[in-house]
Amino acid sequence: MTTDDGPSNFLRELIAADVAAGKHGGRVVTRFPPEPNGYLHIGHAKSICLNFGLAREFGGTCNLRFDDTNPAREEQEYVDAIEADVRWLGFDWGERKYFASGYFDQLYRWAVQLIGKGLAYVDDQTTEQIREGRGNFYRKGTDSPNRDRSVDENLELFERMRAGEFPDGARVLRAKIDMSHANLNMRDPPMYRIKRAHHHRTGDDWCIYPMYDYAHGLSDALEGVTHSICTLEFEDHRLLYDWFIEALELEHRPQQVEFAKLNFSYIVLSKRKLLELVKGGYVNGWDDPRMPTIRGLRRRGVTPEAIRAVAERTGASKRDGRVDITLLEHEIREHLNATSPRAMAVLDPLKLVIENFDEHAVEWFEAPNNPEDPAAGGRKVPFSREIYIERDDFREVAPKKWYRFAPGQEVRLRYACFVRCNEVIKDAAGNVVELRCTWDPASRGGDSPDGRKVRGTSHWVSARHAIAAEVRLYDRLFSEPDPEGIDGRDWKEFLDPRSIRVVAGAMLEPSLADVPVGARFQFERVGYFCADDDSRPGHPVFNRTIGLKDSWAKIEAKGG
RNA sequence: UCGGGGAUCGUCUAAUGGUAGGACUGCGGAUUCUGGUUCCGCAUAUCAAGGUUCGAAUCCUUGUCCCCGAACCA
Repeated sequence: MTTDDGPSNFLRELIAADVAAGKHGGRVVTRFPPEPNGYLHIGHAKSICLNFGLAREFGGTCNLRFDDTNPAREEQEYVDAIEADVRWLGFDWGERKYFASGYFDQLYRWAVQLIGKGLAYVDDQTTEQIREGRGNFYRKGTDSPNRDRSVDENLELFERMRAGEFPDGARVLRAKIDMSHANLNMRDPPMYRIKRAHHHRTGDDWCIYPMYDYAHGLSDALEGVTHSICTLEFEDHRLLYDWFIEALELEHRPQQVEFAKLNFSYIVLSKRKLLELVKGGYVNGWDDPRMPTIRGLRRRGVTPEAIRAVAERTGASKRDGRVDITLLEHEIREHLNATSPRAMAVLDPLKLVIENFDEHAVEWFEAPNNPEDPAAGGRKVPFSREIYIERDDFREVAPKKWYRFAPGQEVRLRYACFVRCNEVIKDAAGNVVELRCTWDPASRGGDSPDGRKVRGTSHWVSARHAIAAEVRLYDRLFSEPDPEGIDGRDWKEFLDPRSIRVVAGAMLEPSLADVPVGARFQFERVGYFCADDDSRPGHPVFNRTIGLKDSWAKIEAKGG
């Protein structure tokens, strides 16, 4: 089955079947449940697209719920950043912003209820003793000596835990399930721990906090979530997820469904490694344009449309894999090609003097803003006797199939005219410093009335009108597709120093002088660029989002 | 030695007993005032071995390989 929303996948089919069967009254409610302890990255984007996308597709709703049950690592700053990132991606949770911490009272009452049913108990053992008692994959666990405490004693102890009568870590509330269960999550998992830490929302109201396994499913139930979509590593937890809901005899039963998280070649996504990149100074912060964070991608110039397209194209399944980064790159180009205004910018300027062009004259040539989009209009670009062209567009000795500048070869200056290179000027060291050319005034506008063809077209900037700019050329952060998977080598060894190259003296056409931060352009024949936060009036800084495909580079690389 | 998942082109993903399809990548070619875009074409896959069936990626059996799990993290 294929729809406008993309190809079929097991989540879509499962939800469609539930809706068709009238489960939950045919309603669909999902949620995106980040822990506010870090910045969102492209892996989260996948989950966001899935949860919000599926809800929208089935006429349901998606909640934004912060899973803030561990005050030691969560902060308001992250809540704000996450909200901004989800919005930027194009999703809206309406009034449905929730916090697990908003359910602390209810969760506490339910815990008391479970104690009353003999399904939870307070354990005085140390962390080490509990770990020891849990056993391991091959050895069954053993019951805690506190396992058979009376309901009354448990009630009293739990109340005193809440009241702050015991030091941190002294006791935990445990679900009473089965210490010999093959699934370790079922061996009397902790529900509450004592932890005196200031919570970003509840302040110092609590000194006990619920664990993920206890809080998550019940929060889902409270919100009427129908499909609780999470990643594969929680498959083992589903049994526990269901157990709490069952034990409390809750009427609404959300269903946990797991999918394989999104990962890419040439990228690392683990929170720990991302943090290491930032803390270790390997990148310039969480919003470094080489980071796979939403903020990094945004600063790089990537569009939310491209990210959503990747999420859609990669579907959903239970096989863990690694998507080829070229798919992301393709979607970025795809969207930017359709939407970016064009401009001319010379990254590595080589002066070109048109000897038969009046020294004081200026011609203004009309250039379309986007050949892909006539509605984008056009602009005038100034042309004068001295211009800059890309140094790499000139070869003193033309290789085979070389259409660009070379002695005696005629080339088109885009939207301007034909010029022919007559002479190459070098400095004492033999470096080419200037090209002397003549133009054909009849080719004004870019075509010759006699119909003669030129194969090469180059971009250019009038020297007198050029704006100097800094351009940051970003590339893949790693030199290896799987930096984490190379035998016996640290992933940081594959950080690619060429992932950023700063060009100080780029020359831009004057229309680019004062462009708002975040504005995206295609620099013709070069790539897609985005005005960086560091731009100053009259002195823009541009980030390269992604280069244009370069088939000449391929020909040349093949030894042509 | 345990439990839970998963194996389809190089990569991601469809096909739910009836022609193994799509996308990205790669390689050709056409068009082009971006060696871009667009268009056309080519190449490449069912983990293995048995079995059931007129017919198997799909069902059965036996293997093999990969991922996750032993926080008072989420």
